[in-house]
Amino acid sequence: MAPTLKEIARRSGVSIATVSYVVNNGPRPVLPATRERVQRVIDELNYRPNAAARSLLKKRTNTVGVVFPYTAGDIFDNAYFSRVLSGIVDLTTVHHCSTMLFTGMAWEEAELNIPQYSDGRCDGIVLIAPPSPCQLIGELEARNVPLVVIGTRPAGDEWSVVDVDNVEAARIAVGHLFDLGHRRIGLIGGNPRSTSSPEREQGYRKAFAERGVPVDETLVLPAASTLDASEEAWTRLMRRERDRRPTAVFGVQDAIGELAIRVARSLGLRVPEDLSVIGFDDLAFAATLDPPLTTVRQPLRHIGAEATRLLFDRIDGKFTGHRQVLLDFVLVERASTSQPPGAT
Amino acid sequence: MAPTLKEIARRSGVSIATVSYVVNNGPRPVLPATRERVQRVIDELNYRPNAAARSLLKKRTNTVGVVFPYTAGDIFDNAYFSRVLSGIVDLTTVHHCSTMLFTGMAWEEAELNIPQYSDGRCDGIVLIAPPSPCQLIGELEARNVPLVVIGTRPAGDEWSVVDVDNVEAARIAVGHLFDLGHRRIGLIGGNPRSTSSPEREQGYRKAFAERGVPVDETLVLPAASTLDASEEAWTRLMRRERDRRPTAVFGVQDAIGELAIRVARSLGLRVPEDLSVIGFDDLAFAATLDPPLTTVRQPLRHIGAEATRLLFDRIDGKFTGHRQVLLDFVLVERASTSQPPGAT
DNA sequence: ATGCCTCATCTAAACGTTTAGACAGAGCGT
DNA sequence: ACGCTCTGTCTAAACGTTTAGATGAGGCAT
Repeated sequence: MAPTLKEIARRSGVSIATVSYVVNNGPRPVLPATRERVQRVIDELNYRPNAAARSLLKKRTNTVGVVFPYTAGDIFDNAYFSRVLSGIVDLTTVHHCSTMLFTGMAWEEAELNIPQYSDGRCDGIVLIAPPSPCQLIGELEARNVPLVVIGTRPAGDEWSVVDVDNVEAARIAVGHLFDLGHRRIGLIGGNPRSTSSPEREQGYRKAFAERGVPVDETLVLPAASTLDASEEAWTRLMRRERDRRPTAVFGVQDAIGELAIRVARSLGLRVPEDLSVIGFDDLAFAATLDPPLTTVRQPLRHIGAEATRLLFDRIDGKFTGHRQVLLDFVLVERASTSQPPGAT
Repeated sequence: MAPTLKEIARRSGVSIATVSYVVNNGPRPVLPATRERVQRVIDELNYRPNAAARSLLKKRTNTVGVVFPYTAGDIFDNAYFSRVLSGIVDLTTVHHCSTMLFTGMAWEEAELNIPQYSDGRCDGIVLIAPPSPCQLIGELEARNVPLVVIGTRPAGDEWSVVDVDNVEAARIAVGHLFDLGHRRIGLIGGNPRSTSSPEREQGYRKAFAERGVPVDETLVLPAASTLDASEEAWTRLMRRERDRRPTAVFGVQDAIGELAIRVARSLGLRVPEDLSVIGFDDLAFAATLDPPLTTVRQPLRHIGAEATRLLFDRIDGKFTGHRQVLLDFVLVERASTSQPPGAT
């Protein structure tokens, strides 16, 4: 159906090689007269070189794969994914490449689909926030598929990663609560399979340590498997009498900050007068909460773009092995934090 | 690097054809003993058939392209796109296909990139809400690329489309305002390059016509190129004295409904007591506006899924020519609408 | 005229699959 | 013993490109 090189060659009375030279502007010179004659036929038949044939030969597809499994609901309700993807698309477009989406399944299923990722359909893969440990990473690395991971850092140097420094960001966030005068600062963990949650807890502890204040372990709620479980545990904590309950809380994700606000409200407490709340990520909804949530802004779009840049460098052989890139975060102060109750 | 059929064949002492039969479970039988011997080598070397070579031969890539150009900012801030895409991904995943994203550029640029869409990289294309007229559609149809358009209906039968019945939906929405007792009902148009905006205006007029009420043309604001322009025009209208200004308004998109609420507020008017507002789309933010916006819900995710189903049918040759699918909408009543002021 | 270089073009192999057709051996009825 | 059908496997062509090497025609210095 679609015209091929051969057809163009036949119609313009040259060999397919010459047509190829015209199409690609090289690598050999073509006589202007010939070029024009061939080009006319190309235009006439609306010829486009076939992508599959090309990549078969060049071993390059000009396609970047993005893997972000999810279990249920609208993927793109997940603002984290959306913004990161946005950054990825920006950069692939700049490189005249396309973006291939592998999503719409759970991680377990994604791991079964490894063939898809490593059958030469893509030149490389960006993996968004995989759980840790993640079999998929190992398999891709083993098959030597160029890979950059976002948001999940290895213990050592097992893969390339782009992320913010979660420990440091959490340290700053909790430090900010200290600076406001808080001492009974709680922590609510997030997804137990992510690496960022424990990293943020580590930053929380660091903030205490550098001030010589011991952590009150009863105020630290570990990562729970569901938000509901966290909500229940936190509610119990907030039911303590006034001088024993936390005056501030660090939720390791914005959704957890929102949860803390909701709990406070349901107990008749005011935010920030009775409880200061700080979140993490600065997704779009954080600014529209009531009160607007103080949070750590991750440059998500930039993270996506940077991961893609790294991936292209890896694909182009500009480096081998692994690289780790940590991007800057910003503490965004909004109305959900203030001095603790009873401060002058 | 990666092992090939040939390598597997060599190592297991059979021909590449036999290996192929093993890999694909057919189309010819293989002796169990042979099969097992070959399979062992395959597993050992972690062999995966090369996608490019396969699609070169089969003329099938198992990939669906999604085109949604945008001009600036985060694409995925666009909730419309996000939800539709979500539906598309759902269905391609079910079909064991992947989704290729063509976005991150403006329409003008997208039209220049036609090669990308029609060089056999994808088996078909879903085009999301293109402007009308749209050169890209013509080119793709001319090159016989399977195509389904979302949200932009042709005058006749020039392309396949999935959408809601905008005329009918608008008629119901405006009819609802009539039923509440409103008569001075304004309309604010949307993007002038979309087909849905004029369709919704048509439904607005139909609601008037079937009640024998003439449309007050001074209350109809045509589609403007910027939201600011609409805002200004609408503000002028709302500055009229009480018994001449509209008591209700139909904004052809949620963002326009939001605008109407904002204008009312800035003029010291209450919604819905002084002005009822109705929007269109029911994007996520509509429910969280103050007051929550009454609007027409489009089943966006379903639209995406349905378009993809149609595309697969077209690709599989289950039909030729074009099809039009109109999906059901729902009028979602929230707090932004009520009886007009002065009603008993 | 000869040899040599350059330039434009052509020929043909290669990329990694799928699959139609050829082929050989086994089983079976006569 | 012969021919026939099956069955399992092999050979080789084809898909549509890119590109290294061969070829041949001029131009130029000798």
